[in-house]
Amino acid sequence: MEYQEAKEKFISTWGSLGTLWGINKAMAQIQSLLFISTKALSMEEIMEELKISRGNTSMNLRQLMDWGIVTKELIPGERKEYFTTEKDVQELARIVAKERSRREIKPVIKVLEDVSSIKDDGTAKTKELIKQTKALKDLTDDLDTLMNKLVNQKQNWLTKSVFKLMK
Amino acid sequence: MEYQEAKEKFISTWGSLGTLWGINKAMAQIQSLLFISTKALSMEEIMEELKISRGNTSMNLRQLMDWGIVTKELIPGERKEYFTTEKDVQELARIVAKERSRREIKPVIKVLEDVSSIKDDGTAKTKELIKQTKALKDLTDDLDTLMNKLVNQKQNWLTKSVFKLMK
DNA sequence: ATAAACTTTCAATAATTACTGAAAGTTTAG
DNA sequence: CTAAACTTTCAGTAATTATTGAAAGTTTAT
Repeated sequence: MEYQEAKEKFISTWGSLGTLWGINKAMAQIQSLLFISTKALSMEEIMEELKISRGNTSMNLRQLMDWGIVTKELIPGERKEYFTTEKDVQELARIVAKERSRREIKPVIKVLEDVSSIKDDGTAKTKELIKQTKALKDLTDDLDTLMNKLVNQKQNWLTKSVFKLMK
Repeated sequence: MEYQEAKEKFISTWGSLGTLWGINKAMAQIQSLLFISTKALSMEEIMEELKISRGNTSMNLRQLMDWGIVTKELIPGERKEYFTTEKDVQELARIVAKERSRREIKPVIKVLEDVSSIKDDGTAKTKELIKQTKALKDLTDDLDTLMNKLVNQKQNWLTKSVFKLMK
């Protein structure tokens, strides 16, 4: 496999995996491209490489910046804006985990709390609803906490004691 | 909040969260409904409760059964088929984690392996591609392993030592 | 102030994904 | 074997989501 083929394979695979970490295809592809680039890229260059429109590029770059994954880099003497992504995978994982927790998991926990705290009217179906949503709330809470803790360990968290403990 | 409202809120919230754990809305809603039901439900009952068509119900029940989350329950003397879901949240999490690992994460790891093992031709861009995809591969591998290990602890894994260690 | 260089916005459109419903298929009772 | 009771399939359609491209907006150089 040559460079070009490998590059395309990486961008398309990582792009289609976008859903798994909660972002859309174009967004994931732009990030992938920047992730393996040796220098900051302009909007033109991104459009050209990924064959997507100016509008699409602009909108998705903006979203990536909202997530805190991509940053603008101003090159002295250049009028154009250049973009780079966070290059450290652990830091990237930290950002993604934090954002997903905030945007998706926390709101769900709130709903589960509300639902599981309705008045117990003594009927079996109410009891079941309370019991099951409570269990789900506890699990979601625990997973969210664990995820945030794991990912907040700045250095080598996965290879450290927690991970080794479980081998 | 009364039972009916709480129930609807739970089903719609958990349903829209479907993407987060990698299944579609109808699938998630059917599972939610079964999850808080005190008894096995027939296709009719599911269609009626969720206001979805027979075809949709059938297709999504099948998918839930493929995932191993829902099972058919034959009630003696009844012609209809009845459905129940796994009621234990930990077991549910175990199934979901295992399936997503198999369906999505493992194939990605394979691609990352292929891409990161292309021949180093000495150019900076090839070196960068190799370095970055390797890092991503290692991270994905570690997360996948961790997830599977966590989730394979049948009893109370989250509240046990690993979790406490990190508080 | 003005014009060139560049970015953003957003209505229109395309692509994708989900859903319906009726026909075909299957199973069971008699 | 036949009919009733039930489930599955799938072509057509609807709903949702992503993308385009051109007009409007912004910034900078002169």
